[in-house]
Amino acid sequence: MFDEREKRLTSRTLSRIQIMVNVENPWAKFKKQVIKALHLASGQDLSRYLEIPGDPQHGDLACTAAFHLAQQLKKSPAEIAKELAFFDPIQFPLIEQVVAHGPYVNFYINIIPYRRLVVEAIQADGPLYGKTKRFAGKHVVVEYPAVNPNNPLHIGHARNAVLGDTVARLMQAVGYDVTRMDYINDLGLQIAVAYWALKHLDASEYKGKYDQVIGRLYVDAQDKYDEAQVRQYLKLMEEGYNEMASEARKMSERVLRAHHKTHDRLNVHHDLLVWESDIAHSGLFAKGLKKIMEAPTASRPTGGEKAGCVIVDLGAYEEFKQLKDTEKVLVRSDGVATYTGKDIVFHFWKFGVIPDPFKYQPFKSPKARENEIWTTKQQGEEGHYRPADVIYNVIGMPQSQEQRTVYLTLETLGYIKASANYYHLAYEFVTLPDARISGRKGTWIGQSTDDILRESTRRARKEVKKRNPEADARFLRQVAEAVGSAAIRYALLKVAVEKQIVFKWEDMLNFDGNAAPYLMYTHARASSILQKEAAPKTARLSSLSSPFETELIKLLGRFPALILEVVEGIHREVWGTRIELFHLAEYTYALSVAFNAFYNHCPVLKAKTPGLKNARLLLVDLSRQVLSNALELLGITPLERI
RNA sequence: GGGCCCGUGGCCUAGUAGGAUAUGGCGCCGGAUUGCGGAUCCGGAGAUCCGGGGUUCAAAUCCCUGCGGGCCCGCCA
Repeated sequence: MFDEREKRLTSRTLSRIQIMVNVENPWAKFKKQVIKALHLASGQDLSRYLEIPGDPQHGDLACTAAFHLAQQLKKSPAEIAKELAFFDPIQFPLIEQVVAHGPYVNFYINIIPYRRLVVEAIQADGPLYGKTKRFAGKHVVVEYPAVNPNNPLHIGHARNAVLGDTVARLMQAVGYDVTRMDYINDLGLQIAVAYWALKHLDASEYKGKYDQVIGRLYVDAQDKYDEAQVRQYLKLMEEGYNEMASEARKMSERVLRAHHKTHDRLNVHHDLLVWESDIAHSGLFAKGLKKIMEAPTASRPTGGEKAGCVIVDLGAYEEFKQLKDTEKVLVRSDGVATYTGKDIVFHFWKFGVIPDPFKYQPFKSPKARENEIWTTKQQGEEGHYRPADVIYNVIGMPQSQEQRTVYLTLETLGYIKASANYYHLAYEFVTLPDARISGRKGTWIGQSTDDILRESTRRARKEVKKRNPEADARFLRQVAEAVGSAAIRYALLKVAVEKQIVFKWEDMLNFDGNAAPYLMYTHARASSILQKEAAPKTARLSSLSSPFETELIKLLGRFPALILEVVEGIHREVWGTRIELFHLAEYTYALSVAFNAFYNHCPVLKAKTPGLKNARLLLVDLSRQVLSNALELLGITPLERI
């Protein structure tokens, strides 16, 4: 196998990282001094043996290298630890002390110069604190959530959308140019059935959002629809350029606008929509097929079971050898492309292997700014797509074999770099306690994302009203909406992507503890102090001596490093990609906990001396800023009052 | 038949290139407000880390095996 992390971090990138980190990242600066100190003591790079101790008593950074060096040096780990614990305070001003604790070497941050660094960094960068230009100039395309336009979003779709949108925010934070893409399959059987239902069933009993209406009709149509008629619709849609196809497209666009209402509530955004019907009528596939045939693994058998098909043989790859049949059909014997075949060609286009055949128009979505969203269309402008350097597809775990087939085919064609920069962000599904969520069976009815948002917002409104009895209706509505939807977004984000979520109302709507309202409340609390008295630009930081203040400052300093760690931690596995997005949630929660502890133990406005008050006001100001930045990264709107 | 993901207090969850008394939340019990918003804070009880073997100075983490839940192995998408 291969290690993507090593592949990606070439020596050139590595040297660049160190320069950047050195300039703007307090935590990295401390860590660098620790690594250097260890190097001086041991003559080697021991950075891989560093860890953050679980118990703060054991320092801010600990080295476990002594265990590993014991055999080599034929000494006891404790002895080695003692030797490693040597350091020079003049050379390493950010290290306060180094203690050999048994076999461990514990490094303690020197808070006096460190907090100076933290204050300066946050004040200099403000809302940009945490962001870097590490990947500037590179273009990443993130695709999500690709919901078929014949259903409203169920909670599993919401998980996909929220993950994708957050990945896009993360990529932006490290300097990528990001295209937030959605792929809309408006050509499948499910659309033909939905269209049939629209034409033949009575929609009058269903009111409300268009996607809900179509979704209900689609469920109703399952045991009623006329197969011959639906087949005819499907054929017309695939041919295109006819009245029926254009009506079906309109239906799908209307459903998509309804989806965008849900996206807006979740703070999920897009730049570019790509429609299957436009791909089908663009001539893209014919060009792509030519490319596919250049692959040494592709062929068109003349005899046997797959006579007349276009196939790709994956037998060269170890993990595909286990399959019953290593030959994957890309074009059926009747000449129709399979899903995998289409997907391979689609990715040729994404990476710029095939010139862009599409025309584009702005897509009007309820809350989108003018020209924010563009869509492929039969008529329109050209040149609204720039090929990707890196691709993230947020697609369910069950499709990992198909996704791997796509990028391995790119590899066999010689597009090694493109293939290596293809990330299938595989996430596990959300299930109901006793069933799968099924669009066809309608198990989503009554618990679609819209329903969950409505209930969440209703509960939030009750809480907001309780705390702001004087507030006007507008304030109530806006805050309830922000808090209610953030709760859902955060609930989906804080769980590791490879973990299945069983949907339960009470889990999703929990507002206490590690949940979005707590984070937002913390931000509002900090803002409330600053409204009563503005923070100074400078203050005597030496008065900040309580452990609550120190802990808070240390956390503030970790934010930029944390973002980079999440991005650097992304690595491909055989089936899917590891990405630890929940670390962003975890950090924001930890920061909130630290701030609330500080708040409850250290009076700010009524501090004992004016100097202390000033210093604490400054600390509140910095905390509010970083909390705000972290919330933005999570797609949660930081409010001054909730 | 082959393969993938998950299994951690009543419930949810972090920790898996081995390392210090296993993280946090919900729920439960007790406490804090004449000090900036109590959607807060402080404390407590609660764990055979799915079972069984093995490797190691050291295993939730690695190996083998079994069990449970979810999923994949289409000329469907």
